[in-house]
Amino acid sequence: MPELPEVEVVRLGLSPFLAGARVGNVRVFHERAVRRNEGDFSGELKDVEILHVSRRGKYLWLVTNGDMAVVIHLGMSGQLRMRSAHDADLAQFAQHPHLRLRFTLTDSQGKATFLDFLDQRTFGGMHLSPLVSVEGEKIPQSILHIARDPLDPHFSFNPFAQKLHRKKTEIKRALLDQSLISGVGNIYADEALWRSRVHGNFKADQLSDVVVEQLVHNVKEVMHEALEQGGTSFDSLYVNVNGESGYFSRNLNVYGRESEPCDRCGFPIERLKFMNRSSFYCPLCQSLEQGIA
DNA sequence: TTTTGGTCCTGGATGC
DNA sequence: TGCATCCAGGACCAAA
Repeated sequence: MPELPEVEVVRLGLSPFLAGARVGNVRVFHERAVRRNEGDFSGELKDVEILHVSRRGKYLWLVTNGDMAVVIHLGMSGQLRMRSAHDADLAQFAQHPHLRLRFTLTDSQGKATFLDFLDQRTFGGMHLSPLVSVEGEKIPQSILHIARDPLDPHFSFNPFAQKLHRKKTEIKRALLDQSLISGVGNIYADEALWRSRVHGNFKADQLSDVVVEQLVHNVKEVMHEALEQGGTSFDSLYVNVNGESGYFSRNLNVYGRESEPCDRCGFPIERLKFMNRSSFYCPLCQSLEQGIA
């Protein structure tokens, strides 16, 4: 499931192919992939030039020469794959059951390339949004509500901590709230909470500054480590632009490890149902009494 | 205004 | 073997 490190791996993979590329046509195979658009998605992109690829949290966007952005969210199972006109399986790939959208492009060298969007569970998609200037940056209007992510050089601890201290909800839910801090999903929230010895059900407004600072540090740390290993892949649902998996799943301490011994204390990892999804934690290291220190 | 829980969606895994 | 059910979870929305 793509969270911030996986999306950043995709952005890094796309950038050299897409910078300076011109859109020929866009073929939509599944309407859900463009469901957030009101206008003609394909028509508005005809002959548009892509300048570069940006990211905030789990959102990617292609900046075009018309001060417009193609905003992309991978959802749970979205994949972006670059293909050249010489790929032997290009035609066969067009029959792929999960292919939702295909860009035909001419890259900066004048060569034909293809950008495919595959999405098994169709939670992902893309839409057009005008770019607006905020704090000296150009951001798609549709994602102005998305907070800066912890790897953003302009991410600032104090505004996040102040907003967090006003939240009367559980810390895990707050970490997943993209308007507070973006890019954190279920996997990295569980991992950062384990590293911080904080139970996900602990109330956000009762955490001390010291613990919040440690938590932010651990969110950054786990994301940097995942990024270095190409992201987390459990199955074929997350791959980079070349179709390769990441290796960080081998380093997870709690996520997906129910009943296995905690790497720190040996107590069996437990699983809780939380917000219609699973939370993994160590009941000994992450008791509800911890978090105030 | 804030919190909370339901819904969307597909396909693999599991149980009967 | 075949069918039904469960499960995964990010974003959004509506009810409380």
